[in-house]
Amino acid sequence: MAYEELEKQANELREGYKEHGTKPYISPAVVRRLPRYYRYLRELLTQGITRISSSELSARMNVTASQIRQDLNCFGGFGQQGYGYNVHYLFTCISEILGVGAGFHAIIIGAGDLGRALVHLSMFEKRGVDILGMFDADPGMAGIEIAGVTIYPLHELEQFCAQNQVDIAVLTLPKEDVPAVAERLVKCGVKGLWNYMGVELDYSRDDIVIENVHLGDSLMILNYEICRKMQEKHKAGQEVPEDEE
Amino acid sequence: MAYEELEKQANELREGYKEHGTKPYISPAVVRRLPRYYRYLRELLTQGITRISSSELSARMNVTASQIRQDLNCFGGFGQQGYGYNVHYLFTCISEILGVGAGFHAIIIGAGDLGRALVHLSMFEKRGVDILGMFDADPGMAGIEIAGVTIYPLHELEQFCAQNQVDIAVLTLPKEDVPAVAERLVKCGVKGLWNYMGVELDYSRDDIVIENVHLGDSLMILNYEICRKMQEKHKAGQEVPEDEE
DNA sequence: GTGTAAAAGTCAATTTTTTAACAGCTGAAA
DNA sequence: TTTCAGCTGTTAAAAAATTGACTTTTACAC
Repeated sequence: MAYEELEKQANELREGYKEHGTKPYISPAVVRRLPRYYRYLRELLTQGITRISSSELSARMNVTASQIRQDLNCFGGFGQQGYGYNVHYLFTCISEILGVGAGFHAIIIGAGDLGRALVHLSMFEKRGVDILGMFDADPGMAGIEIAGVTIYPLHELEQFCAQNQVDIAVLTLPKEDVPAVAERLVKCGVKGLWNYMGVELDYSRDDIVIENVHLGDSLMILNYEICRKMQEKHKAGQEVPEDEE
Repeated sequence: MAYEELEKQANELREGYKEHGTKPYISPAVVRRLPRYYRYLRELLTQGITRISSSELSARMNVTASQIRQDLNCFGGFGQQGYGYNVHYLFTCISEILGVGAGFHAIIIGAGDLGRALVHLSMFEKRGVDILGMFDADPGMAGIEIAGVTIYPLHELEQFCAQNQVDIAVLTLPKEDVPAVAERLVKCGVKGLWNYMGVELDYSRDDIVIENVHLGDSLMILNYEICRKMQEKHKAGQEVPEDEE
């Protein structure tokens, strides 16, 4: 059927990208949206939906169909005119773009509540990231297992990294210790830091990728939006209905 | 001195806004950046820096000075030509815009690791949000105190909200329970939901403000960036230095 | 006082992002 | 087999965001 042909074609295209190393440029705006597509497609799959049009997806995701078509077209023909998008195929492609299949290994630094919470959320496994262990400065915690993940003492970090391929480190340790540990991690050859501690780690470094999670920022935006809505309502309530001039 | 005059003037301006309800429109791009300004200004304050120019701030924040001036100018003259910005004053203004002084009250639904982690992070108090309590479906947890916050059984939610002004609810309870609880919260008159559970709550509702925190999305973007950097390096390594034609 | 360097404010140009329109496929029904 | 409705890919237009250049104001040194 035509769909299989499409798949083959697209695979060739992707192979081509790899060969020439000319992965198409993806604008930041699109990159930021990709995880959301990923989530929705996964949801569609669990619902057993195998095919979807941009307009239906747009209704579900509350964005314009035009944007979806534009976004997905960055990579080249995932869809098929007159048919729509094959959910499974699209999901696979986006997964690959996002590196779900890369099989990265992660460690969590800091076995406090936050670290523990992150282990429990099925976040990592869902995204193909394997957690190798947790580390904590408190040696008393060493040996404890949380959700199947063992806690190691922090001083064993270098040794551990030498024996295991560690790609990502999740930073949930006290703020003041972050910079020093980050430095150690870079030396160990860790490729990315996922930083929860609000410390603004130096961008612009060439040897490490940093993703800062600023939960507080999110709270402030919620705050702001609530204020705004309250004002709107207040204003609307005050407003005199001006039917006549 | 001229600065005091500026402050007075700006205060009048803000009063004016309030009176006429014509708070200036702030573009989404700027709103997203405001919490970051907030953080940097707070940091400057703790360092005892009382005055800063757009160019110096731009160097610290790694953005263009032009953007800073443009952003801050949305609200009208926070700075002073030839002088720069008064850190304390600017911080106060941005705090107010973000609703730090609004004195919102919050509750946390779900006393699992995540809920506990959030209580411990000094996030709320730093932003002027007061946590009144935590709720958990497990009645066995009722009465326990975490960081000075008491856990209540979930069935007391309505009663509690009737007796206390609750503005914000933080959702850290199991995914499947989120929609039902959200509905109850809206009925209780809660104004904003801070949702951690990846469930995509219906936007576009008029009766509630929703801020979704998608930690998984952040992880995927980290993943993606690592992949990209690896590819770049790989490519750079392969590249033949073409000095001669 | 006065001149000057420094800085915000402002406007215009540029770039990026989003939206709209439409041409051309495709699958399915008649 | 042919037609047609539905859908993507594509292009162009519009809107939004960012950057750069210029104007005006101010503090400060002399």
